[in-house]
Amino acid sequence: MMKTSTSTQDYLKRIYELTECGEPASTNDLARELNIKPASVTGMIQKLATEKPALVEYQKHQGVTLTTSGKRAALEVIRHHRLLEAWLVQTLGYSWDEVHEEAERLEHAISEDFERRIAAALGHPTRDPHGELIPTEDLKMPADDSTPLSALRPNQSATIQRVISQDPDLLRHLESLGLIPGIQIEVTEYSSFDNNLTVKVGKKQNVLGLNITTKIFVEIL
Amino acid sequence: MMKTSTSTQDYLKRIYELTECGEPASTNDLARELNIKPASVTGMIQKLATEKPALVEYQKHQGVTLTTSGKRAALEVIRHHRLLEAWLVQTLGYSWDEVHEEAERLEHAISEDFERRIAAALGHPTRDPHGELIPTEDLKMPADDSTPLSALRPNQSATIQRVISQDPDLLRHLESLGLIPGIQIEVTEYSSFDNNLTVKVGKKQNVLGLNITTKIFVEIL
DNA sequence: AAAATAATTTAGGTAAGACTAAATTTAAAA
DNA sequence: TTTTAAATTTAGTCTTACCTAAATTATTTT
Repeated sequence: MMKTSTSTQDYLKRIYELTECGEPASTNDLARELNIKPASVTGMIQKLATEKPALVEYQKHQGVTLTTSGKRAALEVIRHHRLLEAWLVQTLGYSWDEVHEEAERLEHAISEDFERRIAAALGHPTRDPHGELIPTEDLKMPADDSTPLSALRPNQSATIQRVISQDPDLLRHLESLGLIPGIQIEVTEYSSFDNNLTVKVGKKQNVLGLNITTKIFVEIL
Repeated sequence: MMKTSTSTQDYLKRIYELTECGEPASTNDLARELNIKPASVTGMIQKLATEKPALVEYQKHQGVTLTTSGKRAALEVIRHHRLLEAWLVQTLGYSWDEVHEEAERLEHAISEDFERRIAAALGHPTRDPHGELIPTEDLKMPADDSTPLSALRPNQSATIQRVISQDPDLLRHLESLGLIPGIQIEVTEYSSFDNNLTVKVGKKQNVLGLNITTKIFVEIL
């Protein structure tokens, strides 16, 4: 174990997210996610790669991946973040479009004791308000078997599991359409030209573009 | 208004506490409170004194005091700290000897929105778990009319209002003696040799030294 | 009042972590 | 395959906030 700075934690978290697809994270992508210049990212990942227990694996021009230590540290931060989001929503009445920013700062400030207390107070939840899986106390990320809504076709029904967006405007929009985790939907139409899907939520039908359907993950029924 | 760094906030908070007695805060005292070398403190207060709106008033070798802006920033941090302590105790079951450390980190990370939410959730409390007054939302410190227990003499009764200590060991000790805010006590004996006071709490009598009696503030009945 | 001691400040240095500009490497297009 | 464009890295700065050692100013003792 080692003490990681706020910056380091942010880097590790973003690298985790960017490498979830299996590919190493590129300097540019990381820079964009962190709102930092690419040159600064290069410097930082070089440093992270040479820490006592290396936190990342890095080869020039080949992108960066997490080591076992790095992944553990990333999952710790992600667990903090998602537990905090759940806690803010449940105990302070935050809405799902408001929590991200607050959790983003608090995740670096809370103790392990605090983490345990809110986890217990919430009954050890497995998902945050967006439906994202919360890493377990021993820092394993539970398996996820969800499918992007964009992969569904007419006559398929599904339950919304998670929405991967931190954009408050999009989240409010989705909420206004009833597209929130736990809700059951049915795809009624598909357009191969623009990849729009028509989705029935309750009694209403909504036509959703790829920009939305790739961000909603569902469990097919 | 201006954005203050975590360090700046810590300096302002300590300066506030050290100048409550009316005297400017000395470099050395500040260094001790902040666990920082005196030379570093000199540098930092020089910087705080030359910020766009100056946060402190400073004359070489004369100690430092807060400006109006500095005091406002300090009260903001203190309000965060004390609200957080109350929040942690009331909603997460922290004990009064555990909250300080956690609040010390969180106070720099929470938003004004978070502050308002916990204040509302707690019913706008006026004191933290140690009985310390919480600055109001418009950043005024309420007047305090309490007296140090050390000033009482036999046959005086009083109600404990606040305990000024963050030392977990002392706090646990006081709690074990029943010496917590709200409790009524009576002084039964006084020794002019060592300034010990014998204090009746419930049915038990305890002999308390100056080290303790100067840290407990009471309202005389 | 001089000498000793304590407090404070100056000067110079370090580590994090960000930035710009310029150089280089890789990938894409002609 | 050469050229162009995009991504990445290097080199050199900057800021914040800390440190040590040395110099200075205050305070206390004698």
